[in-house]
Amino acid sequence: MNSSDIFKAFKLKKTTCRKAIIDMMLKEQKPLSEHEIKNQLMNEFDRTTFYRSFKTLEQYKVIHKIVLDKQEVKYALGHRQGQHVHFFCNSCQNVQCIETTQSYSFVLPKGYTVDETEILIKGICNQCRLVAL
Amino acid sequence: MNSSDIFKAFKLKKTTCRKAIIDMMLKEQKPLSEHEIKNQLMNEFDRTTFYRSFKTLEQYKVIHKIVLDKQEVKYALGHRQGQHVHFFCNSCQNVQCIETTQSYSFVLPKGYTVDETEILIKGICNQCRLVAL
DNA sequence: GTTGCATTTGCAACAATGTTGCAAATATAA
DNA sequence: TTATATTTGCAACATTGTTGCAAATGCAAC
Repeated sequence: MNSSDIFKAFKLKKTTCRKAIIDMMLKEQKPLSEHEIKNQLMNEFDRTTFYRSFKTLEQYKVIHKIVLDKQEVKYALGHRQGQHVHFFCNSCQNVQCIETTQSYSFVLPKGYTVDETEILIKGICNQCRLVAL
Repeated sequence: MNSSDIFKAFKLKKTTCRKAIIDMMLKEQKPLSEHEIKNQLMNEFDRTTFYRSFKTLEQYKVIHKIVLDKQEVKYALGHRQGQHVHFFCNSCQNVQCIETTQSYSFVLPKGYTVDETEILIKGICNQCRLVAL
């Protein structure tokens, strides 16, 4: 999977700035914040260009948002589907999309209906736990 | 429950700006975003003062954050405890803290441990559902 | 009530962040 | 290679948030 495939799949022009964003996300293999990406690309591109490219990728759902605590928002490639579980490691601060076939249901007041569920779990990932031992 | 009780309980000075924030939250009886509160109080107080007062209330956990999608963050009085479920109504855009005795557990990869869970459910609240009928 | 003191407030100046219009550059399809 | 719609970079601007500091305020002790 490279950026060209993505641009074809979404029928988007492969511009240098968009490509730089996608490439960085493909390379890092973990959700990144807009800032993390922006700071890397600030030398290469104009602020305006970055904002516009990033917004486009979000609009077309090439990337999806993961909302964490403390104003921190990360982005991952692909689009969210159905019930989505994200894991935030309090130690390494990394975020993961947890794939699960499990479907969770919640107790709600009478008459409430559910469209979408977002679950954020904070804890310690296996790698950090092993390091701590 | 009035603002004076809150200031006593948290051993915070009852300043005019802090009081205005608390009073607004008590009156509205639903989580509000920092913007919603700020805009209301902009005429009355300096921007700086508002930011500082708001930050203090958050620091002392007089209010707690509810992170929604699209950069939208709301705040509710009181502090979050244990597993917390928030409900966002896609129709009226209001947020509620759902009180539940239920404890939910999630399937995670091997070795992962959980500290805290944040659950955001988006759907239609009972009131909006009834209106739609 | 008055006083004293730590805290908070408002202001000015500034820094950072994001937005808009527009001309030049670029991507893609013909 | 050309034509055309889209994207880019720039300048100017708007908004948002931060800092230092003097004046005002809250509150506790008297």
